Amino acid sequence: MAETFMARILITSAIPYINGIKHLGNLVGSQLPADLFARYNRARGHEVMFICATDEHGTPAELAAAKAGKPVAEYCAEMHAIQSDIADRFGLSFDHFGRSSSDRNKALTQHFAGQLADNGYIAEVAEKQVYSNADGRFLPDRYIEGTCPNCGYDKARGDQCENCTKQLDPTDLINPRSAISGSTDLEVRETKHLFLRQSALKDQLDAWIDSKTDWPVLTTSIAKKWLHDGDGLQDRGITRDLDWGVPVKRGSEDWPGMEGKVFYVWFDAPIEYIAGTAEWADANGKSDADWERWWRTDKGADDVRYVQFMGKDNVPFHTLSFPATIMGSGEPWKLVDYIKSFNYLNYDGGQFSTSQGRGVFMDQALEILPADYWRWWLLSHAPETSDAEFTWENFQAGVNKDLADVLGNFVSRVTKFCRSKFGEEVPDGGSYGPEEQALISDLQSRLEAYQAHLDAIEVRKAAAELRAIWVAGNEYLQAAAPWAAFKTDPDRAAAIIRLSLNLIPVYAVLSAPFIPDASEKMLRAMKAETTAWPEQMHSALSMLSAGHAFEVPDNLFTKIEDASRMEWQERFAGTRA
RNA sequence: GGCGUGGUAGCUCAGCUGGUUAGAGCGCACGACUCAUAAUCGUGAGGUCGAGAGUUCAAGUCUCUCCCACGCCA
Repeated sequence: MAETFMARILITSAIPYINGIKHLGNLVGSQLPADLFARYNRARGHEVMFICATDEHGTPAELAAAKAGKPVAEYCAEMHAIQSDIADRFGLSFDHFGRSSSDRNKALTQHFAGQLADNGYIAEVAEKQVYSNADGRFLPDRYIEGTCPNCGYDKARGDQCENCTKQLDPTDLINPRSAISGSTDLEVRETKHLFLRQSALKDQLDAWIDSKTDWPVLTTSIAKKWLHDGDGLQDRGITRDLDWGVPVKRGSEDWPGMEGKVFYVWFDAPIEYIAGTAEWADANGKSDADWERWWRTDKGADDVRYVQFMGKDNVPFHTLSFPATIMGSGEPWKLVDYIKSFNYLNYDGGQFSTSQGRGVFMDQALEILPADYWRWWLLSHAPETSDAEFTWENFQAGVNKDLADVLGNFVSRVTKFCRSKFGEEVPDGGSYGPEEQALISDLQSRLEAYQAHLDAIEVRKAAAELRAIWVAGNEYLQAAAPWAAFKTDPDRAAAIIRLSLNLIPVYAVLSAPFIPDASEKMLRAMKAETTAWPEQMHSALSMLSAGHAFEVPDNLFTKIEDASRMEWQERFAGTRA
């Protein structure tokens, strides 16, 4: 064993909204790279806590439930089960996939609000808002329509007229009506809301962001912009007049004047990272101390490295709002150490669109190909530095070349050659010479580069290095040419094949964070006893000794035919069925 | 309109604090090999690094202006 330093790593992925199945752009922007990082760190022997959840509160969930003709709680429970199942089939190895509607999150959200209020970071603001008697609810700006007083456009929204772009106040509208029911039975009522005084924490946040010199520019530039743009960081409302959400309470106490209100979804959603860890403890018969050691720096979390994954649209909440909640609480909660943010993945020249059903959604992806194919392509093309582009041609080429030709075919040619010349066991005879030493040394340096990229969460670079590691096997085999050696010097061929067979379990372990299912098949075929990470190539490549039995596996990957590609291209171009 | 991020070979992308003939993979051409999923390996042809100006002994890499794409905000 080399170094045995064991770190503790807390990983969270931005939590997907509950209404509906996410598309591949959502997947590659948070959950998938988070899973890569979690799997890699577990493989290196670190202690990992990987948490995700569904984000269930807010108006869209209510509307989606209404559309489905179900009570919102029932709708959310069903959708959570569906999303959980799909995540599982994609190999997303969450330690827990929680729900922001959990009791744990309710209690924690109320707790944070109480702490913030005690510390003076909550302001109560009275505002006038439009109330719809027919709908029995307040109408947020965009749920009111009417005639624009400026240009006469009759479908102006409460916040802005789309026709003349003039900003409006809902009370400016002529003949206002509810966008939900169309009712004109509206009245202006005074209502009170809570605001998180982010502006009071601005300097603290600014200094904190400044201290994060190793963060991606995408992350810090967005944070800086919100901190300094215009009048600087603004206070934000954290409550809404809705039914579905965390009831507003000050800790466990009622909050006078806030009866019937709930916390706004952006306030309670990130708290679910903590609550989700508590849910993990509950689900696994653990104690509070077991989850608190990940989150409370006074209870063991001071040596935890906390890494968040998210798309760029989520950066403001994670660099400012959620940290403001943590800082303002005055309690020793763990702040994020590193934020890995992603740009968007575009689909065939346009955007993935949930509303238009454009692109490939997670369930559809698994209908047509195994998870590994998607995982590999998406991760090796992750939109790290700029928006990236999914095209079916690129996808087909990447999968066929990298997975089928380079990796899959390597396993195939080595195992089949061995079976035909030596039988299905690792052959004896010969010894490793200069060519073998050169390969081992090359792989050792590539291994170190691969690890460095994964440690730095450089996803695409890690994928490229992994691919180079696969290619090294083919290069070696081509140069060593055991099929030629076998005719004149069978012992030499045996040595070459012995090393080549040993490459397979090493490839399996190194590739597992990207393509866990194929890795599993490789290990099973080779009947490998250990799945330990190959810290040293020299020893890792002699794990399978002469006489070790194996089986020739079925082809690991099937190539994508042109006909299939064109069929899918057609199928996913338009509207989701 | 303001802000942000990009604009590097046909395609997808690397290029840190400026320094020899600008890199990788795919695709393409040619060659080698024949164990393997018509797979693999090698060689090569492709770029005035969005445009223009400036700083410098030296700029893809810094400054300014402009153009384009995408995104956010208003």
